[in-house]
Amino acid sequence: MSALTRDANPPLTKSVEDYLKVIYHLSSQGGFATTSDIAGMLEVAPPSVSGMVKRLSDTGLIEHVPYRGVQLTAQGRREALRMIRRHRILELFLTQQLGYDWDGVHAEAERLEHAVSDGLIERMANALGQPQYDPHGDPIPTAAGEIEETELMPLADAPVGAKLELRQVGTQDAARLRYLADQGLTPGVLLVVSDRQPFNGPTTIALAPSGDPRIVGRDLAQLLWCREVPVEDRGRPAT
Amino acid sequence: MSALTRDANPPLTKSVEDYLKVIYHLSSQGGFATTSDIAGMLEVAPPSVSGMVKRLSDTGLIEHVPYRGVQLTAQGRREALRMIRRHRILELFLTQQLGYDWDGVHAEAERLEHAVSDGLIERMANALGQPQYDPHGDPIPTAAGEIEETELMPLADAPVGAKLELRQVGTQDAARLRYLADQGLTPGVLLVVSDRQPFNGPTTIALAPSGDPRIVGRDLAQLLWCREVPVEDRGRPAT
DNA sequence: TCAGTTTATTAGTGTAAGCTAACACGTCTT
DNA sequence: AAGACGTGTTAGCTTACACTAATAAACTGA
Repeated sequence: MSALTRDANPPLTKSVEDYLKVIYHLSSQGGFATTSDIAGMLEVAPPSVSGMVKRLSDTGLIEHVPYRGVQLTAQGRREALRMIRRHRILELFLTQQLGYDWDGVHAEAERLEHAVSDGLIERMANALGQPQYDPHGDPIPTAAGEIEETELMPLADAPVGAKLELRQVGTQDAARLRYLADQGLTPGVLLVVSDRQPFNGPTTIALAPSGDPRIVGRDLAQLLWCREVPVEDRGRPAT
Repeated sequence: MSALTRDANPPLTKSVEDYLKVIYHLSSQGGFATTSDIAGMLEVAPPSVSGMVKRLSDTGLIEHVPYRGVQLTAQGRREALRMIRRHRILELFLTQQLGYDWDGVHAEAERLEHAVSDGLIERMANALGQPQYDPHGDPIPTAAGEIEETELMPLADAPVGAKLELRQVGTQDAARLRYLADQGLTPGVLLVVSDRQPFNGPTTIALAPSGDPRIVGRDLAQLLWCREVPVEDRGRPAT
């Protein structure tokens, strides 16, 4: 050992932060994040993931079951949520204070989230009034590491006639986001599923209360996460 | 060679950006930046500098005369000024839009300057009204890479009776900056040198037109860069 | 001018993180 | 139950950038 005592809590590197974030996303609906899924999301080769997995489980951020996958430990989850908070606050700040479009913020936030201090994030959060959702409708974890768990369903799964509020848009793809914004499909809008044709085909929806109908392909409808409109909200203008 | 053609213009790394910045500062008043000065400013060991100097001159960003020092090439100077623009715009944005004190912005800007895109910097610059000076009074290079060269003298060198405008504060030390702000010694204030005692001793100045006298030690006075007040500005309120 | 000091460079090592090629494990199918 | 295939892991290499120890060049003072 070259140094007498190896640094007990070295600061997380940019790479580590990225790995924790994608492992969080991949393992959020249950189970394990697999090596190849991680590799796919980070656009690195699978052996690179194996190497990092070794380091992350050595430092206690993840739990690794060989040939099965990884899960975050409590500490890993804390760090992941911290990064997600940073990312989402940054996205909101860039759109609200600096005129970014919701399809352009992702890349910028992706780089900034590794460089900002916690203090700066909290200043931004204050300037934005301690917001709960980012521009895509995703919930922003609190500084304490709590995140809202909502029961949402993809528009693709909603029955004809359902009245829904669009809550989250599950993509960061700029072209798709631009298209959705054009169609008025942004978090908060009220929707009525008016038709679905032929079998498992495109979904026709109407913007409620009085908007024009839209036709959305099945793949897109899979990305539009909605909740049923609570009775007391029906027909009220957005506050 | 593993790749057929090695990437002709790889993006600058954070380290490279830092080296270019300090070489710019060290060589701005004439000559060469020496290995040990660079090492001192970056807080790395001299051999690390030798290694980096090799790489930087291989890629044409600096000119190296062994055992003498280095200078920026035109391209290196462009990159250095780009980083300085980023840094100073960030400092101004953080102080003006997010309530940072002028003694706290430096560290934050230091990390952010490597992560922001040029587009974000220009948005910030617009939000700030295309400013010319950062919170410490240092000129902000233009996006095209021009920087204002001003003739300033340290307060320490000013004769008794001189009427001066404080233009720049040549330190990033938080404690000193806090002290100066307390004393009302920020860029733009008008000063009159009222005394200097005994020989080469502390400088007594008065805040013009009617302020209280301040006593400033010689070391501090060395950091307060002033210009003589042009006649047409005398006594006019700051615009 | 020459020895001694200061400063710069070279040599060799370490760590983080990527890669390709080769090998191992699990699962799925017949 | 046995291959065959896909996915995961190991081995070994590369680049960027730091470090220490050893060496070389340049300066300086008697």
